[in-house]
Amino acid sequence: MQAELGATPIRDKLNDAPGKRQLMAAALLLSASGRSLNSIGLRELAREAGLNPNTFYRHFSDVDDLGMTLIEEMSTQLRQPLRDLRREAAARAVRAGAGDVPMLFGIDMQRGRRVTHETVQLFFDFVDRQPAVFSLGVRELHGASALLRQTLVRVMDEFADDMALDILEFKLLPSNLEHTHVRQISHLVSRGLFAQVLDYLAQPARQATIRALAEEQTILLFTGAAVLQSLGQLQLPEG
Amino acid sequence: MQAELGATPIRDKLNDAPGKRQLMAAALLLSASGRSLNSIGLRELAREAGLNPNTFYRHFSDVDDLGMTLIEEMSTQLRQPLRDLRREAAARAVRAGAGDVPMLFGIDMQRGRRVTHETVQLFFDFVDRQPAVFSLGVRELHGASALLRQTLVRVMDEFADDMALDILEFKLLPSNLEHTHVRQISHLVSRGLFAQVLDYLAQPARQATIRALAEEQTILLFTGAAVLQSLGQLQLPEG
DNA sequence: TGTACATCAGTGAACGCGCGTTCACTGATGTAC
DNA sequence: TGTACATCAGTGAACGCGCGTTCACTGATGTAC
Repeated sequence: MQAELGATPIRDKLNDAPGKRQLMAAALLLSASGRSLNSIGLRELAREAGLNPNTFYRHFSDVDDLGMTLIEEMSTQLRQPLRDLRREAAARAVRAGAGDVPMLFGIDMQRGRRVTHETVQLFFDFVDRQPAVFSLGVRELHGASALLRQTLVRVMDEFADDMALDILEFKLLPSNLEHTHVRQISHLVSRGLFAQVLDYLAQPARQATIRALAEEQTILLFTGAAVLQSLGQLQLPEG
Repeated sequence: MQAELGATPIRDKLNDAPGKRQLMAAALLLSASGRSLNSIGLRELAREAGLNPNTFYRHFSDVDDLGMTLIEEMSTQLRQPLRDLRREAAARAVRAGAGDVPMLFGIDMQRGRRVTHETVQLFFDFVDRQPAVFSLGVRELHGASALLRQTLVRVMDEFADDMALDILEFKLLPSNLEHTHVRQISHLVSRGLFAQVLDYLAQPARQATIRALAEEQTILLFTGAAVLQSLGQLQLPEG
């Protein structure tokens, strides 16, 4: 490790041994066909990567370890850009909408739609760019490996927590909605987005439709929450 | 097959060879530990059932075939009772609520809550009663077998279509909401319920919370749709 | 600048194991006449 | 009512195969002095 100076994440990635990256690429390639990592197996990964099965152990302790590495990498690449873009969209929308803002139960619908639109579109743009890693992720979210499941839940929750923080900071929901409620709804939204990913990838002809549906689903959840809250009828559980 | 006279589904089930039912029971038992059917394998199923591996072929062509049988059986047991109960709840609520009904954007909130409550509770009651088959189902929904995935999507969609039909018949949503929109929202609700099942089963301590959350998620979607529709702001896609 | 040593990615052969599947067989139950 | 035959669930042995994992080895690159 001669890191110390100027070691960016990108450099670290390029510094990875070629064999390691070939194995990760093989995992993405093979899991695109709908199989789980564990059902693919170490030997098949090595074969696809053009390596000796044994070489696998030079880089990973087992198949789950490889899966963790892939998920962490995806999370790193997705989280911050998504957040940056949402905050930009929220800031932009607040400037544009100054003046006659039609309010609905304490939310600026136009602005909410705009931020939702950009967040959801960027999310699916990432799915388009890294279809294999998303497909693998959503599959392993319900897979046999407890380790991968936990990791993926954590990633989705972080994503939801970012969303909640931004909503609070930019006042995208009525301010009488408690922090914990905003978080719960953000979690529902986050889950809702990831739940659409497999359909999205499996049905290329319907991708525009699924994007729109995911967007509207998000709007429905936020709008419903705002309306019920303002009527004192929102009944989210404590835990 | 001496069926013809008095052959009810229940009798058919009891008429199944004991070995067949033992294999199905073994599948449920073993898949409760979080593994997919295919990763369990035919030999392990037979071992658990106390049968010769070979006997498996007397009843099923392969592991997917067994999975299909389980799913069809669950669907049969869940679909009609759920529908009957929802219709009863809707009928009951309409009688009870006669008089001073507080309306919100064309929906009778009290009645909507009641029907939603009973539907969601019965759904999770079924999950409690057949945890293994639900756990298996939700897992295989994202699993490797295309056959099982398709079958499960079909089951969820039938469930959603039932819901949409009942909503229309009992006017649980504003009548200016198009049939296709009601169906789309019902599909979102159905997916949302199934998406909570794994969490529900994995975290016994939070089950009451998850039930409440699933219920509120459903209410949010329906309320959001009703409000946006009445403001002419509902933007569900065509496809 | 050269040399000795350590580290590291990758190789190839070998292991024991459980898998899905096939074959030939058994014994009980149902059916035809 | 009896008998011959067909069907069916279940058995046990055997097959070839791909798997994960281990061992001993190689050659290149990096590090110390």
